[in-house]
Amino acid sequence: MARRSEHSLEELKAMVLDAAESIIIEEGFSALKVRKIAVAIGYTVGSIYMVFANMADLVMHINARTLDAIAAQLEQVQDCSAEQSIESLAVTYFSYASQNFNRWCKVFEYRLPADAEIPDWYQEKVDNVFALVEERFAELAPELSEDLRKRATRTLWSGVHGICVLSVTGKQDKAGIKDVEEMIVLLVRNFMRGWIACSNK
Amino acid sequence: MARRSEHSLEELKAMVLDAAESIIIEEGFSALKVRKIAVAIGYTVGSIYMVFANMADLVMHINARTLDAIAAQLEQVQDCSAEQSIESLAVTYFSYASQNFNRWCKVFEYRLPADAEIPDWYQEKVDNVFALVEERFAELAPELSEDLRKRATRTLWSGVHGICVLSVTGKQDKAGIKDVEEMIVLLVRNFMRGWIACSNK
DNA sequence: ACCTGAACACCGTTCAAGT
DNA sequence: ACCTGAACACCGTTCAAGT
Repeated sequence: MARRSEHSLEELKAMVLDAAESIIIEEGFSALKVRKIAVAIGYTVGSIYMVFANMADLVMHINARTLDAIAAQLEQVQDCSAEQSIESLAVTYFSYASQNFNRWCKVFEYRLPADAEIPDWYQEKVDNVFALVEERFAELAPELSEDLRKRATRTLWSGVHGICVLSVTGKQDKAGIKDVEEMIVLLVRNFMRGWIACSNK
Repeated sequence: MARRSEHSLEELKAMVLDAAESIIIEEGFSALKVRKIAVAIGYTVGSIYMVFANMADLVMHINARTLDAIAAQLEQVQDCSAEQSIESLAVTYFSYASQNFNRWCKVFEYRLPADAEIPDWYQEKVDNVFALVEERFAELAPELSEDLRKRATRTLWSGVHGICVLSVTGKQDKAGIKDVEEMIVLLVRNFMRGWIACSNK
């Protein structure tokens, strides 16, 4: 029963994306299967390959949405002193990660077997998240070169991310949410204290 | 051609483990398949399930070996001032991660769909790695409670780990090995500076 | 042009049957 | 008791065939 142009390819693409996103959110990262998506949108598997090259391509587009959601969340952080803002950004990041666990995981699940390149439009979204933190570093040390600021941002944020990752990979019970939040604050405060004390680098 | 007790079950287990480890090291995380292991050791797939419950079980045992290797590497770090030692431990950790990329990845690849518990013998190996870092924190602040030291260790080490993860996930080209090492040193130095300055917590 | 659905290659896992 | 190997259920992906 070929349903000719009941939906445009654009519409189909959006439907696939929505359905896949729902599956990940509701059933987790390992439940995403082409056949399940097909059933959800009322098409057959073949149709999905009309709008996405393969599963990896689809997942990359879902991850892009997640990165947008993270950026949107971070943008809502109240503006105050730079130090305080950076701390709030870090806690907000963790809060997003724990509340949107399955989506967040997918982004950092290991990826692309060596050969595959990260597309520019995707890298932009990653940079966009970092940029929100970097702005505050700029307020704090406007005299520093962009390079040094970028490095400090990347360093601290990777650290914050690492705490989120290990707290979530290891043992959810042993390290409760409150503990993780405290660890993040501890990392940010100590790093910032050290960073400011030694004003350059 | 059933080969009766040509090897003991213990020997078989070791053979499977060795073969699987080699595949991961040489061909990467996605190349590990039961059939490939079976061919490598000259048995059929069924035999593997005589000594391991399933793939996840097998992988967990490989990861245990990797954790042992990491601990062994960290133990070789020269003894000097606590601050210097912690920095060296962090750089050594990254060095192991980048030189044993595939094995290291497997350990932190996402895991166990919710239900599965982490066995005690495995958790011990994880704790063992942390303990090596914690010792130096103890030298640095012997007056602190074990709890506060553990938290500081876990925080900093998660941060170091995060830098390794993102540097390896994101873009190997853009952030070269030298850059990553500098980021790790930056994180450790600033964190330690901040931590010491504010002697408690 | 759009869509189907059967087919393909490839997984992990099981288990009756052999020695 | 140890081991085989065929079978099962389930993947992602392709493509000739239909409308």
